[in-house]
This record gives sequence, C-alpha cells and structure tokens, in this order.
Amino acid sequence: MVQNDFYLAVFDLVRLIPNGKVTSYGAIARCLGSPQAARMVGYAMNAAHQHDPEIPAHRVVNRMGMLSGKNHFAHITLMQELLEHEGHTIVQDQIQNFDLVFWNPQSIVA
DNA sequence: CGGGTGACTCGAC
DNA sequence: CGTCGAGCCACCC
Repeated sequence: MVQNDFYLAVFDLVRLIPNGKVTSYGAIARCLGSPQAARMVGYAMNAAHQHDPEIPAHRVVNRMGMLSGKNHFAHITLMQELLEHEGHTIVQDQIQNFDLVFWNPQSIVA
C-alpha cells in the first residue's frame, strides 16, 4: 500500500501539531485543498498508526472537539489520557475550550 | 466489477 | 436552538 501525497501531507501536518494543541480532520483536509475529504483524513490516520514516526493522532479530533476516533486506539481511554497529559481537559470525550487549544494547519503555510 | 463502510462535515427541518 | 439526512472520497469485501 502506497500512501498518496494526501496521506503523506496528512501525516506531516499532524506531526507538525505543536505540543498541547489539537486540530480537526476538516481543517487538515481543507488545508490540503480537499475540504470534502475529511473522512479520508481519518482513514489516513488509521494508516498513520503503522507509520514509522509516531504520529500524534490523538491530537486530531472532529470539528466539535470530540474524541471520535478514540475507539481506534489501543485503548479507548488512551486518547483521552494523552490529551489530558498534554494539559487538555476532556469531559464526556469532548475537549473543553477546544477553540483555545485548536491549531490551524494554515499556520505553517502562512 | 459492484456494493458497502467510515477516526467527517455541512445543510435543511 | 437541537436533531436528522445527504454528500463526499478512498479502501475493504
């Protein structure tokens, strides 16, 4: 399986997420020029798990800041654990003050 | 080859 | 303001 540029771009972008910050699938997809490919971003994250460098997939959540992909981690609570370890507050699988910890991928382009 | 699914998002009621 | 449905793209069966 060969990762397309889209996948690589997603991996690279997620890897560039600053510590203590998070982003959304749609933001990544939009940054890549395919705002409708948000679903594919999540799918790419699945492949990211087997990628060589450790990709902070836990820093990627849906647009509402909910840990929608926690079920795909080794443990459904691992994602929350990692996020909380970075200083985030999570209630009911939802990141509090998501707008404050949100990181815009466009920031690296600008 | 064809159909179904999903770590999403937006629009309409 | 809250909930429901449709759309989109790539991968798996």
